[in-house]
Amino acid sequence: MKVTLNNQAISRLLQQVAAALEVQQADRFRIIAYQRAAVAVEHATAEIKDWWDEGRLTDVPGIGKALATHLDELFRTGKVRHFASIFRGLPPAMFVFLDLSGVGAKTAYKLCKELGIKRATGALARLETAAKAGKVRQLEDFGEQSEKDLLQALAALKKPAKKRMRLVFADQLAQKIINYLARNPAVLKIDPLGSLRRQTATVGDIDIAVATQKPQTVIKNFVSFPGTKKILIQGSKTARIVLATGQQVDLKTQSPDAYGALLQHFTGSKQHNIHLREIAQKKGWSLSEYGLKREAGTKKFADEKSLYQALGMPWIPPELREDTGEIEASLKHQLPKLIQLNDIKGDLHLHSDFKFKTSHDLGESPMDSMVKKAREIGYEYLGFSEHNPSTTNTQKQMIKIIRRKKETIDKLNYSMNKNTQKQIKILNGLEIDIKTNGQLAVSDEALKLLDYAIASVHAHFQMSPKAMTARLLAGLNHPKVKILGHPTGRQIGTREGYEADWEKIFSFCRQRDIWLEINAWPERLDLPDFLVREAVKNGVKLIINSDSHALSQLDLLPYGVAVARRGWAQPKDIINTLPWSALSVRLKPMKGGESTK
DNA sequence: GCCGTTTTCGGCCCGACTGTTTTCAGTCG
Repeated sequence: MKVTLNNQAISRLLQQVAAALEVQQADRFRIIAYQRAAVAVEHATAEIKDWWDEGRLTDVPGIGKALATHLDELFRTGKVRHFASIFRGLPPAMFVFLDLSGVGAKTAYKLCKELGIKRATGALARLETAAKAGKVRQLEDFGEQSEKDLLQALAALKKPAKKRMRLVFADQLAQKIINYLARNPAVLKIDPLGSLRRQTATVGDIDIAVATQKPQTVIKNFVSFPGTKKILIQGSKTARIVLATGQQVDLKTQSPDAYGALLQHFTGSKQHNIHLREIAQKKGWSLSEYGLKREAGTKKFADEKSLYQALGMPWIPPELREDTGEIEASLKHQLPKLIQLNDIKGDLHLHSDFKFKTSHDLGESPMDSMVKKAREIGYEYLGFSEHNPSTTNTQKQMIKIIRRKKETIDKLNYSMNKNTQKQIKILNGLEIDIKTNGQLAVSDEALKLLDYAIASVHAHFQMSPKAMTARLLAGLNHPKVKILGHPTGRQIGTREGYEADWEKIFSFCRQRDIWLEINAWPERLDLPDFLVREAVKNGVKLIINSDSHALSQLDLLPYGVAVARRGWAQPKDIINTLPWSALSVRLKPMKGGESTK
């Protein structure tokens, strides 16, 4: 059987080996090694097969000499003899059962053995029949409750997996709950936790931490949050509710003197925490959500900073806590000084309601209102980059439209700046489709009227990576094009980004001083964080834009900043941290492909 | 099986919860 060897498939295979070893009561740490490798592969930012192509499998943390040899065999022949010998004698059905919540390797094996289920095909249906007939409760170590749990897990598996929330949605929901709780005087400190605090593009559940001396007061307040549909847990220190809209919200309380350890622990990530605990252990301590434990007792921490300091390193920003080198960097005092929202000096991707027959959606708000808002934010410049006119317009009509827009913006530059000290530069941009053949949807003559252009892909995403790379590079090959808009085209939850040879694109952009956009639009957040990090490593400049189609959307920029931070970006990597005086130089078309750096 | 600012050998993360138990194994985050 031909199986695609993507990371998910490889991770699953390694998990299965770990489960098989567990049943065989192999060395505990050998099992953990396979589990860790499985997680590492699952979380890898590129396809492991590509790493293998480049002969650097052992660069993946958790993959050593032995596993590299096995994976090499897997990629060459499609199977691994060593794994096959580990699987020998075990019922294939047990690996199906691992997907059931509450069922691990031992339980899965026991169920297969006792119920006589061997084949993977139809295994779940057979298990369900047995459980419904009351046969599971009769098995040793099982009871009525575990049979019931099993049936529930079987039912849950049939339902589609719970969807993760987009970051913006989760953030705004959490803010509502935080504002509600913060009114309670018993709440001394309050913070979001987990992937929300780490600002990942999607968030599962919302977790909130509270420092308080009166946990009961806070918990009582929490479970009566308006919109609560069900209280799942109401304990002495924690609580869990489900909202009418379906989201699950956890609350964790801690006394102020130990709040730092709680915050750190539940912010994760899991891999980051494991790594920290290993470091604590080498120093003779044991790290947990309560603090650092020694024989003498537990040392508490009121804040995270002092906890990280006790472990011998400066505080690490939550966005970096994925165990992808941030702990090593912190130990060496080499953490990047991450970009912050107030470093941003302007926004070059705005869609106004300027009337014309456009190729895609128009904005909703008038230009002058957006300029006013930009000035309130404190921007030094902003650029209107509506979609290019529809190609059903004649070339003549197109040029007329763009000339009319240029004149409008010229007037606006005058009227908005005439009676004020605080000047704001308004730019005439355009977001232009890159057609499948790599051509821009606007003529050269029209391009001359612009201050700059954003080139983007808005249709025909299904292309081979090679063809897509050629398309993008051709689209960027014009002196007026300064930005590649939402570079991967992904739409979170609905559309994977297209694949392309990013190294080639990085190198082109670096040479030609073209900037990759970090689009802050909630469904996009594109470039994704892991590609931001690659771009930064490659010396490519980025620009964080809101892609606003309405006035209020200028406020979405912080989510783009979050993506940049997750990608280890510093102010120097982000072009719109430059003041207007410097940016204006960079916007001038380059001659002969030379770099201005 | 992995890994190295005390190690190429000898270590390897922590605690909560649950069910079926009379002290713990398995699972999970």
